[in-house]
Amino acid sequence: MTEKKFTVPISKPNTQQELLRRCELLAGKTLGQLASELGMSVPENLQRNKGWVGMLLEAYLGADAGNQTEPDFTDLGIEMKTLPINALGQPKESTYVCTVSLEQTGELSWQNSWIRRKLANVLWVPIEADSNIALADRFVGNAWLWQPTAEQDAMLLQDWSELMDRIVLGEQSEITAKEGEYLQIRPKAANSKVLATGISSAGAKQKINPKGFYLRTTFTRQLLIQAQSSN
DNA sequence: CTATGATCATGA
DNA sequence: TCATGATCATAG
Repeated sequence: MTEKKFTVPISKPNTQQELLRRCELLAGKTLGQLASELGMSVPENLQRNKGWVGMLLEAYLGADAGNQTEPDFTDLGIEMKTLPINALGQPKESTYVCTVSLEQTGELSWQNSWIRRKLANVLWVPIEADSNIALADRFVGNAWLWQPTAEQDAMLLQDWSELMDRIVLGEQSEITAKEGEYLQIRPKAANSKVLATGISSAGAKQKINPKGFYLRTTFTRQLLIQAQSSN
């Protein structure tokens, strides 16, 4: 069977308004309903389909970037992120943003950084994620478009600067998830045995475990509150 | 391998 | 209980 598991029946939105209109259409629907509309089946659970919800929403909204190093909606410059919400109405998991570059030139600016560009314009889509609710019965909430406030940008810059200092010094392999108040660095790979070439503190090439940038829930929780209060 | 999409599962 | 470190699927 070479049946395509994933189809994209919806074309990409041409304007931001069109994208937001589609968000209104999916708010209040369950993941099961969305999957049904797309002709997709809902997996038993997410254990072996961890990115399923994100892929479903991207398909429904017409994201077109695939796995490129680009925002999901390339023309609009908008990145989509699902935000899993627990029973308390708060973000359940940290949010993966992007991979940490392994080799550094030492002259990176926050403004031009990969992570800053990814977070410049984000469409947050809250999704029920309480494990007591069957996957197909989980509701999609009201999505909103977010651009970092000067204050939020400064918060992220603070963490990023400290983390990048360590990376430039060749200490990337020593960074743990405990560092960073809002932005952290954690392993990001198929498994802990995956090795890539990085730079050691001695300046030599060294095999290290790939890592990625993640937003802590303490940060996304603030975004959620901000969005709810502006309704 | 690296990128995308993330959540799982266990130790503290 | 919950964050850290580990892991799963897929495309190129």
